[in-house]
Amino acid sequence: MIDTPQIAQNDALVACCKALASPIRMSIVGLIHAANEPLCACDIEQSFDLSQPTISHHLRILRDAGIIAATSRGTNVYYHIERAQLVALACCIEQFAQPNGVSA
Amino acid sequence: MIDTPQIAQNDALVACCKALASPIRMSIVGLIHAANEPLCACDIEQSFDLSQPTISHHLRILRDAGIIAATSRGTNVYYHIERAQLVALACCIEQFAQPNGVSA
DNA sequence: TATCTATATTGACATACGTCTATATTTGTC
DNA sequence: GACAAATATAGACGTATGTCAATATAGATA
Repeated sequence: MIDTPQIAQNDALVACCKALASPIRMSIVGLIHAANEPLCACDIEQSFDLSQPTISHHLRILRDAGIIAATSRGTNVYYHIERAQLVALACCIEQFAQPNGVSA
Repeated sequence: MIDTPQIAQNDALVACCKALASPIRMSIVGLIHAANEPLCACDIEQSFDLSQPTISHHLRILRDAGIIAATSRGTNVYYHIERAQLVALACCIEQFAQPNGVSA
């Protein structure tokens, strides 16, 4: 039994893919990754030509999928990548690329 | 420069996630993986309570994303997983889980 | 050629998703 | 407590997506 930490369920796996299935959201993850430190919502907003509520909406979807997480500090909210979740996702996907029945 | 084989572009990355962002399509990939051999469309259809055109539609989306590929044999079309593409996808996702600037 | 089987395409329709404006909420400052 | 700044929520609206029934296409067989 190979256990794939957080996302053993198909549903959660699909939810993660759904969250990343948008150019905006993929870019947001890329931005946070590139920054190498938590980014606050306002920083992220400035990188896109979209309204504040729209970015907030995308952040929530990424958050709900467990791909990013938020920390408040004053009125700012800083977002960072949930590494374990992305590792788990990558792991699940890679398993589909391996012959079935191979344990590692 | 870390090169991530097929899907260096954000667009292709998003396209792959989009293709997997459906319970049906994720299950189709799971089915083919579990079978450990190419499955023909009719086999796949029988696993779902959906019409033949609907399954055909989902197969096309997976195919367009490069996640599966088809081989015809008589009137049957056999689908197999494109392993390289899934490995590349997993690799891209995992990079977001790594601190930026680390090459391996 | 006629016909059957397997798969793909088309067109229609309902639901989901992305976006906006307007508004609410939370926190800090005076 | 009043106000300002940062973020989130609500509601509306257009577009994209998933589904089906109907039809087309391709290959096998008689």
